[in-house]
Amino acid sequence: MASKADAPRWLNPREMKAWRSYIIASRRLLDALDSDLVDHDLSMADYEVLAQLSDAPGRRMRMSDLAEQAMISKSRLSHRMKVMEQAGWVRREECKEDKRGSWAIMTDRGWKAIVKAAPDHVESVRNRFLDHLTVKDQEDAAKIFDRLISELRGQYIAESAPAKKSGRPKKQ
Amino acid sequence: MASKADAPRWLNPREMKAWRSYIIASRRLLDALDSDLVDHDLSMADYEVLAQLSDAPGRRMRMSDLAEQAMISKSRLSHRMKVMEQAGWVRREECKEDKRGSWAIMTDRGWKAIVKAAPDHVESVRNRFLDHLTVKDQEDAAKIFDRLISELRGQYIAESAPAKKSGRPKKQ
DNA sequence: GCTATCTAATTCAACTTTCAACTAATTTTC
DNA sequence: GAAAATTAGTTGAAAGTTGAATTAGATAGC
Repeated sequence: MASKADAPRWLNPREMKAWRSYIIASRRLLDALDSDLVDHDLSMADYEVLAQLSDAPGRRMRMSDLAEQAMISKSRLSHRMKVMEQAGWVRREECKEDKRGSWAIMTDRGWKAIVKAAPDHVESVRNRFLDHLTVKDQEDAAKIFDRLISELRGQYIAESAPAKKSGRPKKQ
Repeated sequence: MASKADAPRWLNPREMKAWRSYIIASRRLLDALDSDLVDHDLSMADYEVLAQLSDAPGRRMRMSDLAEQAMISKSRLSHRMKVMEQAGWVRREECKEDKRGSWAIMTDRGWKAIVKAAPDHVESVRNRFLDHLTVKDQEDAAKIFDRLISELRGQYIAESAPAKKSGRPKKQ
């Protein structure tokens, strides 16, 4: 690993191209997907929360687990839950096993909302992403990104994130 | 294209895997990169703004161009510029050719800030992304994401985005 | 040349997210 | 078994972002 003292290894043209293409495509893709969800009064993050809940047994999850699965901070989840509660999509219930905790529970209305949004969202994922990848591209992409995930695992936790959890040396 | 009336084409396991791996890796990757920049008092978005400026002739750009290149809305750029101006990294100057416009100009201090941050950021892009891709992966990724970019081009514009710019039919 | 339309940029208000502080319950340690 | 440390979740204030409205200058049409 290059430390502060070493000459920085700048990106060669191939590396630069890969990185820029990825970052530009991702930005546009995520913007587009968000924009496709506006009709359903959802952001990608809210969709993710509801999708996770709808998949869980009893359509209920503990707040912390839900935050982790949806890849948002607990604080953010609390705030979003308040909004979604007002929309009537979810409700909260105290947890008997652990009195500190609480359950996030999807209501029937929430279920209806996600069932209504899902086909459009899936279609949008196809239109804007999957349809432009061959079968082999899809398999390659899964492999590459799984590798990234396992490398990134634990390095960063969304939770009110301390500046740095990486192994890289801290400066200053 | 499947319309509302058709049965939704759900994702098969391969498609689902590709999509989920991509979305999870991307979320974590972007979080990690942001977190790596905290030491430099920068977010990815701010870094992008400064990087674009530092590349421009005379280290100056028109606000609209800068917003477009940095892939953020003009409104957001205005707000960030105010902050970065206070940090002494940029300044604004009225545009003589077009009196509606203004120049965003990188100051020496801004230049120093980006020069200081860049090696760490590049290192971070390597550690968390490029190093986990083979040369072929990098070439494949560039191809795939370029394809996505050209498909997404124009479909969505960051600028105070209307709910939908896609060709897909509007519902309700 | 004058009106209508368009564009550049900023501002305002509403909303969202973050960060740190907090409460309360649980686990650990000795 | 009591103090200390950890964990679950929420809150409030500050900071960030959005989208619509606004201001002012540029262009186009006639």
